[in-house]
Amino acid sequence: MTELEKNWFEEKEARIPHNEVRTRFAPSPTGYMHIGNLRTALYTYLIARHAGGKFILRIEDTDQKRLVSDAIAVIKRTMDSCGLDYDEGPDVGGPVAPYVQTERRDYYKKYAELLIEKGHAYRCFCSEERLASLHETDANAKYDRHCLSLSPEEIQQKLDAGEPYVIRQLIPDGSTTFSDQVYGEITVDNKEIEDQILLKSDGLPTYNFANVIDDHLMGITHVVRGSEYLSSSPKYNLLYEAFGWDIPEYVHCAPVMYNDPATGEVRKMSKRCGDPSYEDLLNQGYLSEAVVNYVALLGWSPTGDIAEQEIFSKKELIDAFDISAISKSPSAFDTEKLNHFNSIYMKALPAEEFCALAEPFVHSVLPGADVAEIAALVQSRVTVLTEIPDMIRFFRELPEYSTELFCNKKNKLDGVQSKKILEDLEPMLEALPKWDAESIHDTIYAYAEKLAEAEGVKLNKVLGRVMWPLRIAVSGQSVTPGGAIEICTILGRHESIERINIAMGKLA
RNA sequence: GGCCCGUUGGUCAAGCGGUUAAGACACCGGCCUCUCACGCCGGUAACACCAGUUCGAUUCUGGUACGGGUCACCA
Repeated sequence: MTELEKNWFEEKEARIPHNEVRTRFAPSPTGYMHIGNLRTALYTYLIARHAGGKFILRIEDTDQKRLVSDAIAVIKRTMDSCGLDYDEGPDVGGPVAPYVQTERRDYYKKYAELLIEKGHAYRCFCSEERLASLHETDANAKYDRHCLSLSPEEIQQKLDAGEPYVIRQLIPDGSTTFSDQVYGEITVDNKEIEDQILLKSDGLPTYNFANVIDDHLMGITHVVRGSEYLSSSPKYNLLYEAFGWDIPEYVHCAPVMYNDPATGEVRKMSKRCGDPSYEDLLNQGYLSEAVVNYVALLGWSPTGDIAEQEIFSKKELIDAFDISAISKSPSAFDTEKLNHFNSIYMKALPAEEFCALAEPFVHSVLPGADVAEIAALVQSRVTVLTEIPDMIRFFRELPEYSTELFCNKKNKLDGVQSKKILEDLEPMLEALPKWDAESIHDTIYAYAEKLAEAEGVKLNKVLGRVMWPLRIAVSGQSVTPGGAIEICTILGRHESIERINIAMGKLA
């Protein structure tokens, strides 16, 4: 190693921050946030924030075939939207920049070569055809170390001839034990591990290698990732040991399954099966906070005196989050339960805020409507914003309906009685000097009271019998946001009376 | 197939050797109510199986079954 090279390594090492918890979210730039990714990102974030440490965004774009052009912007937007603010990253910089792997390509090459010098890696000139033929004879075959026996002269000769090569990790004999914060200690026989490729023939690192280099150089203390990486963790340890570096804490998270409401099938959540992504959920009318809250509880649960709490603000999540309470077993994303969380968040929204969110949905059906008025009716009954249009469509247009709706056994109603009530009500309403909720209310109650008196029963015994036919007449459906009075108020006198007349006609 | 991991009601899950085995969603009743909803009250429902350790296993150990992951010049 030349003096110059030595200085280069020393400078990189000197930049590594110590004495703080540092975690990183390291997505591939596909521009798409799986629910599993979101959860990993969230846990990674919470670990850092809980410890008062740093949360870092790193872009893993070493796979040239899958590059997406404005991926960083997409990822940044998603992180923003989820409330996952990061301290260091591609656009904000930081002490261990750059934060994009393709901008660090010379790092990996230098460290791979350092590993060769240390005797823990070697160049491999085998063609892809040769490797493929190895697998043809035995599908489970590991690399046969064909190039390990190359003499220095042979290697130099091939290098001079410009032959492409990869750099492979030399896995030692014995066994490797690693420790995971979620799964505990796991030991594997090194015979199970292949001399994996560290540096590809295009000069870029493989994921496993880039991760170790970057995590070390960025001072990452907790490596949080999906449990699909559990099997490759021994390789990581071997790499850290080969360099003589400290091994970070591992936090592996079990996958998120999907409970398909259509088929009842439970499978790993995936885009290919059409399972919703974070953005899909937002488009379906879910609130970001509700999704984040729900996802946090998918594989983690609070302990101690808040063990029964389910609604958490981001701040509360940060305070409560504890690695040891992460679950080992996969959990299923359940849309029903998310609905429950979402409706809680909907109800908790300040009226103005809910109005603002509901506006496009209200106006899509009722262009000129008073959003506040409609929103007030809808807020407590909506689980997802996108159901608003169907809920309020009857205001614009009286739906086709059957006179069956006028029959209601709880209120002892049939068509004949309903018709009678509407006939009584119609002239009173039409004659009202002022059309507002109060006047309508008073008129109807006065009528109901008279009825009750005539029958010698309490008011509430007849109230339902009066309200039911009116509500059906003005809405044309059995389930409505709001009661008869509220609906009449919004519809206005003309439309209300007309609908009552239509109903009487139907009942004739 | 080899290796690794997991398994408490339909779902999310608490539990960390002795419990009437929490709680939440969904579901079913009831109350409230100008409908539905909200809210409130109540109910149905679980430790995969078999051995072992132990005075005692949901909890510890081993095996079986089932499920997941991994075995790429993808991450």
